[in-house]
Amino acid sequence: MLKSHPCGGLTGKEIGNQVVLCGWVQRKRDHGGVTFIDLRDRSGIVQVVFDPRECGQEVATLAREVGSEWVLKVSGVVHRRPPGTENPRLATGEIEVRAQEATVLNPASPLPFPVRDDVKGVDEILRLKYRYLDLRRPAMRQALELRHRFTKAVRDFMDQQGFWEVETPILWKHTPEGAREFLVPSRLHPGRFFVLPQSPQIAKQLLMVAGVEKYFQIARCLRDEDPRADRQPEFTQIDVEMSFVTADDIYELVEGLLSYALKVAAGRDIPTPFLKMSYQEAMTRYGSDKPDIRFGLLVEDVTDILKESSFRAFSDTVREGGIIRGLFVPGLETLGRKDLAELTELTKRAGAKGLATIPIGDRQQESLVARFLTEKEKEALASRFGSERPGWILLVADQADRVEEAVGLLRLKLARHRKLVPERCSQELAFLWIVDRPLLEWDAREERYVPLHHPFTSPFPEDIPLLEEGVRMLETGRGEKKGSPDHPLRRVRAYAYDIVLNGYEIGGGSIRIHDRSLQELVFRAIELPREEAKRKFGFLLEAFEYGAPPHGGIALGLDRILAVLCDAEQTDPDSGLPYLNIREVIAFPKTSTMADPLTGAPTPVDEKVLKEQHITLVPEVWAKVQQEAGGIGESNE
RNA sequence: GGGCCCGUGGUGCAGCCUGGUUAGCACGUCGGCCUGUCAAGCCGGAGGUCGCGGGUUCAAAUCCCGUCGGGCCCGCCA
Repeated sequence: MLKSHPCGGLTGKEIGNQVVLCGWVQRKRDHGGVTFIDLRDRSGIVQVVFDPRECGQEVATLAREVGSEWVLKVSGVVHRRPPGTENPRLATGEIEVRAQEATVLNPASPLPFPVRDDVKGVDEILRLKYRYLDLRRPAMRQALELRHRFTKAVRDFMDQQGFWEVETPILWKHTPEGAREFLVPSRLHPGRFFVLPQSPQIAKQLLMVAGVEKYFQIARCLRDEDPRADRQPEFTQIDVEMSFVTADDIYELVEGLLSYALKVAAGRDIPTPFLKMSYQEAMTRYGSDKPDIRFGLLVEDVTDILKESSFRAFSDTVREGGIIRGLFVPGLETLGRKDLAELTELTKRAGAKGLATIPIGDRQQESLVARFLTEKEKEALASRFGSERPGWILLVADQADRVEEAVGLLRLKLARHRKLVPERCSQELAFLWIVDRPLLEWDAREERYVPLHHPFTSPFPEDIPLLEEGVRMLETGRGEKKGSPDHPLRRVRAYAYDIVLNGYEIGGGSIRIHDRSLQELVFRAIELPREEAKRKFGFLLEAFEYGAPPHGGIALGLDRILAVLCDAEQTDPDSGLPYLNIREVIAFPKTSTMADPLTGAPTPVDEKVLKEQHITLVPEVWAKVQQEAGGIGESNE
């Protein structure tokens, strides 16, 4: 090694010791005589003092000539800083290194943007183009380090629990259901394609049939869907599958895993077991299938109170099968006219017709709705929300799904507006299991029931009779109409679970079907003909015929967990809604248009390469590629 | 596929609504001064076809249309 110590690791213990440091120039303070250089490596920063009386004129001159991010090798002696010059903001602020010699290992060009955490708002595309500079910032370096420590802890824990990490193929088979997949043309099999796996789901189930019993993998998943702030075309899952288990075993394992990894990697103590909440309760009380339970602001249903209201928007909605739900915000002064307008805007975003704002206490005249309500109705509302103090009741009346979404969004925005959650999202970690989701949902466009999770998810054992009844109705055309909200198939619960952290879905899984007749029943429920099932999943179904053990598992979204831990939450300035930017915890992420500004990918390829892969571009695309070719060539030099 | 928002020296922002001197500020950068700073300080300089194209106008960073790039969202993500 060219260096003897890490910059950030020097302490008072090294005082008097000769050290050799290598690192980057964070900052230089040139006083004409003495020059200070903050030297940074991945461990941190230490102040190096170049005093011509100690290091000689030549070295002092060299120190004055360096610029930001130059790479230096410095040898010197560790000294306690003179009294009064300590820097409490620096971990190494008690000491400094008095340089004796210095070498420039490499100079650096002026920077395209400052490599500093305290400069906010640098254009993200610029940061991505120079990702190697951006990653030098302490915050980014810490994210990389945390990611390493976390995955290391995951591997240690899973190993202790008897799990084997097994790698699964990256070149996989296309399956038409689920996420759109990235295609990989097969050169040796013209006209055929591999796909990149959207997850190792089927492979891990095959490993269960193979008798591995306890499998895990820190697995890359690839999905060719439109990205979002918390979705990348490639992302990482902690993928787990176990044989001979119930859901309780999975809960216990995951709670143990997360509490261990958080303790070891981040020094965080989190209480276990995690809270469990039914999907039903999440939707009705929180307006979300991934509730943030760090704050209250619970949703109340007031349909019964207002169904006869003289305010037509209420009574008409209820008559048409809609519902009325809302929230209570204490304090009339907390929401001004502008706030109320913004909240109304937000409800419209959910497709709801509007937001009724009812003041409790005075200021009755300011509310259009309040004038239509009787004293009795207002009293009933106030008592429903348990509001003894003045405040605002915010109500949405519409069809159930829109109301749920709208009040869910209101809850999130209000929590930020009223500062009910800490500024930094890592400060409080609220884990939650969501259970008892429906197995199937009605797809109005396809006119059939589709799995909410995937077709191998087991129904809740008690609900199997319901599933049988539903399939009977479906196939005989008798009983409840297909698609009706009361259809038995909609009431079948899945033996599945989702895990939520601070309002973000960080994972999900299920107990799988290992019984062939049950599997066929589910295929009938989703109207997947036997032939088609065979074509799509034939190899898995065949595997299940050779002694498949009961099994189940889960996949945890590593990027999202780390994004919460790294405070990569931002607030959308337009809507006031929070979102997670997982790009902050990925070393080389893609933009939200699925491009990589650093390498320029995706790029066109030579015609020769296309030909080898038996690919011909459609004429319009070919023309466009030709036209752009010059520009792309230039920008990549 | 659709909606909303953003684009001004290397970086971050102001100016735009209400068109009108040399487009302003901070950081960085370059030169000079300075021996204890740590966002060092002081003095001086360079650096902008206001993303691009078109239109309206005597006059466009500013208004209008288009386009490109970016961000967030809806659809999509079993």
